[in-house]
Amino acid sequence: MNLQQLRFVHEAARRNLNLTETAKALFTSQPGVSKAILELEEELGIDIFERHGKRLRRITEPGQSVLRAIEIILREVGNLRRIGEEYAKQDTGRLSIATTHSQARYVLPQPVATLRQRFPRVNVVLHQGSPSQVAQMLLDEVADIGLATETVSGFDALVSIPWYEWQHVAVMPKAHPLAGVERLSLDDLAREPLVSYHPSFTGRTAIDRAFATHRLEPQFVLEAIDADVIKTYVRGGLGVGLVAEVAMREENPDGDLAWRPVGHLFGHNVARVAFKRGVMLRSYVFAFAELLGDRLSRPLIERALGGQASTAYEL
Amino acid sequence: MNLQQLRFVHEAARRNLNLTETAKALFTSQPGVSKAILELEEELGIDIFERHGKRLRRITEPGQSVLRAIEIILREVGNLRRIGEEYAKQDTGRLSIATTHSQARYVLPQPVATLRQRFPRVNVVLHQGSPSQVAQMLLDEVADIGLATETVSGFDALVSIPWYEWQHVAVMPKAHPLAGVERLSLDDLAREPLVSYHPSFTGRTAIDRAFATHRLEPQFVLEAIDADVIKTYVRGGLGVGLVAEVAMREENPDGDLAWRPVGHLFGHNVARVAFKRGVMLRSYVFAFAELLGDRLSRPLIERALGGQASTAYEL
DNA sequence: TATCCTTACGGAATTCGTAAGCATG
DNA sequence: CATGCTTACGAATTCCGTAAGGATA
Repeated sequence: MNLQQLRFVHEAARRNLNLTETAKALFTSQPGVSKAILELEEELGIDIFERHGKRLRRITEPGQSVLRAIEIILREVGNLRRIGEEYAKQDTGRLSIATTHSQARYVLPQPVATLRQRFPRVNVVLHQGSPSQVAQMLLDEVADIGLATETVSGFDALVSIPWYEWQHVAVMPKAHPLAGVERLSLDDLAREPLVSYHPSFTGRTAIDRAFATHRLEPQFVLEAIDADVIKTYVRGGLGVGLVAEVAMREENPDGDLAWRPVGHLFGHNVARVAFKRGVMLRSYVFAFAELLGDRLSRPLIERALGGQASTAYEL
Repeated sequence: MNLQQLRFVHEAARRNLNLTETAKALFTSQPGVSKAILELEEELGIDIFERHGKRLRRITEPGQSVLRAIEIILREVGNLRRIGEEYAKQDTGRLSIATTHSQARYVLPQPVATLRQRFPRVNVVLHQGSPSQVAQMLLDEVADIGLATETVSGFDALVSIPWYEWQHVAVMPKAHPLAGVERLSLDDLAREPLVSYHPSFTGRTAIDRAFATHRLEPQFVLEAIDADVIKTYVRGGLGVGLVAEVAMREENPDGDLAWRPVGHLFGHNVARVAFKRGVMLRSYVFAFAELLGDRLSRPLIERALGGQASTAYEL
């Protein structure tokens, strides 16, 4: 048994059992991958993959267990590398953040700038995506830290910690009739053409739920994945926008857009910070989390991550 | 990086940083071990061991972290092997039990016999030792299951589950004056020469504590690690024996020994079944646990072992 | 001086790539 | 017939053992 065999099996499982792709992804030859996997199966005495003729069809039952163990092993191999870097190249490295547009565009600039000042030798990589892509990037260990409002809870392998609470705001041109209404109602909004996030995104679920509960069928004339795009179309008169409040905070009050909070209609959302269980975090990841909010202290995160049941069950 | 390097580091840490011994234990050459470790350190960019001239003096701080990761990796490599055997050689294998004399001699014969009937191809290995040796055998993954009254709780890496409650009994020749006393007192016993377990053993702690609390200083004329030895000396008139009640259950009532329960003096003890966290258990280990007591069902054990904190921390 | 780690070096074993074979959809 | 896994084989690399060197207690 060797680590290479484990990497091959792991990658093959992630790549729909296609060994050709697996070989490419790991920069090696396809026959090498095939042989290595066969040898591991031989050594363990079981089939990890069920074969149909010369194709891999699916993962066997023992294969499932094998994959779980391999996942842990490779995670810890990654941790060994991280340990090396943490001590050998203190305050040098890469902070990989998976996040949605709202955070990347409106919330992160400040803390990222501060982090860069404190850790000039740490490069920051922003990965933007939908909440479920954020979760996937954490699971794949592509990102160290994930920031999003949905989906980051709901995976056993992930731990998520509440970060801040936010509500939606309705945005419209200052000349719009609704711009003068202090407290908007669901009916007000349902009558307007709406511009908001794509359903896979930040809090859109909450919006749909609210309308559905009141049996209203609003017309979404445009769905986008980011608030800048939405605001642009609102300016163009396409309709009333529904965006996260952070997207308006920096907006010039003398500008051309008016906005009203609508948390009373769609409820309040909780943005969360997420990590993958078992993956070692470099010290600057903790530092960055603290920059996101005082509450996100290192001990809190370690407690959340290190969850283990009590040692002894009592009678 | 390869698994061999990790094995060497792991073993070296367990063998007082002596690479010569490490090499012997792993059936390889000493220079090979040395080189492999140096190469791993080189690759990770850190020193795992602090060297003084040409000797390893101690484990560095990053080395501590490295060892934790290695421990997990090697544990899972062991699990991979176990998975292979579980599926390839169903109901064939080895059940390794670490236990104290009392259990091995008086409690286990029945369940072990039943297990052998149900799993004729599973060989049973009994490792006898003190409670702390039992714990160590679990930690070293020499034993799959540990049975003892003390010390098996108190290690983070171990999970222990209550098995049965027991009390001590005082044993004496039938002709002994105390044989007629229905309810013995601490004073009664403190006046007699006593024969009992060695301090490292089964429940002896409770005995010492009880006497100490009442400021009594009993005379232990003989300390042994097993009840058979103790009973033999009691027969020989050396003194009154204090043993676990299981040791007397099978004693012929028409024999030469009388005994009285003394739980009211020394309290009640709890024998526990213990496992090492993260180590996969073959199906027959669960079967054996159920033979030890109905309460020790597979789901209960899995719940105890699989302890993970909740995924999300709430505000 | 005995123990014990590191360096040096050569043979053995393993790994890994290319080329060819063959099954599936 | 295009895709994709397995087998075959040879070159390159890695592994691992013995022998020698040097430091500590």
